[in-house]
Amino acid sequence: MAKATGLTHNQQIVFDVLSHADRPQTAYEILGSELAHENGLKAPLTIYRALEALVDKALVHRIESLNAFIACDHEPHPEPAAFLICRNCRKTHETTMEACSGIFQATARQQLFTVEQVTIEMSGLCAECQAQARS
Amino acid sequence: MAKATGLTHNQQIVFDVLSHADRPQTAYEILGSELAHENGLKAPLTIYRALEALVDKALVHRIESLNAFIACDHEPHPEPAAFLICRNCRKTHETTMEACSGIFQATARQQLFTVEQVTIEMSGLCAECQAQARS
DNA sequence: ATCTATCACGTTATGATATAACATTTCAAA
DNA sequence: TTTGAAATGTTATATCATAACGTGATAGAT
Ligand SMILES: [Zn+2]
Ligand SMILES: [Zn+2]
Ligand SMILES: [Zn+2]
Ligand SMILES: [Zn+2]
Repeated sequence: MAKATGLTHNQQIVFDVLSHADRPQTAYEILGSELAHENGLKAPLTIYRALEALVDKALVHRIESLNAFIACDHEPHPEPAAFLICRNCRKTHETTMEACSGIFQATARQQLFTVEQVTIEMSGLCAECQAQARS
Repeated sequence: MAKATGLTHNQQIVFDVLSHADRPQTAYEILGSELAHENGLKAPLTIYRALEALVDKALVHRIESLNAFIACDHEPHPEPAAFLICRNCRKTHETTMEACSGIFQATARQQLFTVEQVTIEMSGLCAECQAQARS
């Protein structure tokens, strides 16, 4: 759970909620959390604004295929992350994809496309849920 | 624009709409299209059901970061596709990512994770929109 | 031929995700 | 102290997606 500085009050609350969660949280799940409620965050827009700022600061990643958000596992990083997302328990593992950066860049360059943002998400079953399925 | 067989009436309509579109379409954009309207498709669920079947058949891909759908550029393929998505005009280029498959598999294997679905989306500016921005 | 299981489809309602518009507060730089 | 930018509050609304339940077409079994 990374520490963060220079956050506003609302951003800090939202970041704390995500940092303590063991899987990605939707904006409305964050809104419904005890921590958010205790601190007076009670409108969706409040959450979305904080999330936008946190994503800009690269402290939080948006998981597109879940419409949810997860605190970054590492120090804030510009390079693309990849996520292994369990479709059963939603637990999500973050990893970097440096090995693919060159391939992505080459692909984009071929199309004269300027990449600003890369999303890599792999959905499937985590080890625990596979074991559970077998039992 | 690929041809498709074994589609139901609704699926064929939705597929035709996507095939003629020059960029990904949301379910509600499809719903609002002339072709859909002419053919009596008038409820969101009708569109979503057809889309689900088309995605299952791999004739259509879902673009997670747009909540939209695009007809597959190629013959139906099981291997993951990657998309270059212009944030300005939304035009989207599909390409395959065979070069990354090994890396993805290795990453998953390390976590004992079974991958079922891979999403690769790159957002940025297409060549046309870059030129336009400069002028 | 008709029964029955299955699948696609229709219809209505509702749930879930996200943003627009505008007012107010905060707070630090000038 | 003024004042301007950023953050926040509040209300309303837009956008995306599915639940629940009923109907009609199709096809194999009897
Ligand atoms: Zn990260
Ligand atoms: Zn799991
Ligand atoms: Zn494809
Ligand atoms: Zn463009």
